[in-house]
Amino acid sequence: MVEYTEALTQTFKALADPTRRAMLESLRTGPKTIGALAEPLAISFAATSKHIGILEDAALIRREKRGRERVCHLQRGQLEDAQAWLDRHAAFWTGALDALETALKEEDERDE
Amino acid sequence: MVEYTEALTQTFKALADPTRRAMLESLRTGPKTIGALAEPLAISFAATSKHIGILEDAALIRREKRGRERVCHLQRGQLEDAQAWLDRHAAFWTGALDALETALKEEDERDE
DNA sequence: ATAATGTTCAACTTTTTGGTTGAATAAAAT
DNA sequence: ATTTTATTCAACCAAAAAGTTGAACATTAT
Repeated sequence: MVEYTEALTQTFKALADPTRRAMLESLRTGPKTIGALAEPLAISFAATSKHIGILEDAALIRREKRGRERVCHLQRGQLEDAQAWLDRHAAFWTGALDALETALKEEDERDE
Repeated sequence: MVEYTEALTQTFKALADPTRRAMLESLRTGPKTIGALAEPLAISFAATSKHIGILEDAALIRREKRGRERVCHLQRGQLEDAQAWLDRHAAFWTGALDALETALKEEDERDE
């Protein structure tokens, strides 16, 4: 592998797991403790803690100590970079490609 | 893991590897053979073929037989679903959150 | 002080991932 | 017909991912 812990790779990897996406979804309704996150997912606290660690490393959440609990909050992370990457690629079939086709058609017409 | 080969998971997984993203980038300039894709990445043809297989399964590329070569073309895949997911989440900090704050503030004012 | 609660740590297991090598296959060139 | 070229297949390997269990730790409640 190439891998030099590129941020984009970290972000996409964090999002490439349905359990973690479910956690992010759940946090959209407000901050939650590890326990609260674990419960609907039917996995252990330890597994939940690990997933949260991965999301934390990707800066997609922040873990805050509150007494004996840990409260997780959403964070922006590099979501915008991931968005930008996808947008750029999606553009291949939408605007950008249309523009390219137009340009080629015009060139064609000039040549004839 | 939860995993029932969810499309979104497949898409994000396909994008979560720098080598595969490099391949997609490379294909933006036009269709290429496995060999042409492998060369700048300094990995074997077999490894390249495997990566292409993953991108193909995610419908992000199409592999076409042309004589003894295989030509790879970009495809849309479920890029739009991935985009939609990211957009929805990014909205948490931008428009949507602002709108929510405004709504709550208005409610607050009505209550007082 | 003791017990209960919430979370993490450590060790371990299984599966997946990303890569390799060498043989097999198919088409093109000699 | 033989050789070269392009790719895939199969078997294998090492490292990473996703999970488990049980002990450890800190905080809160009794």
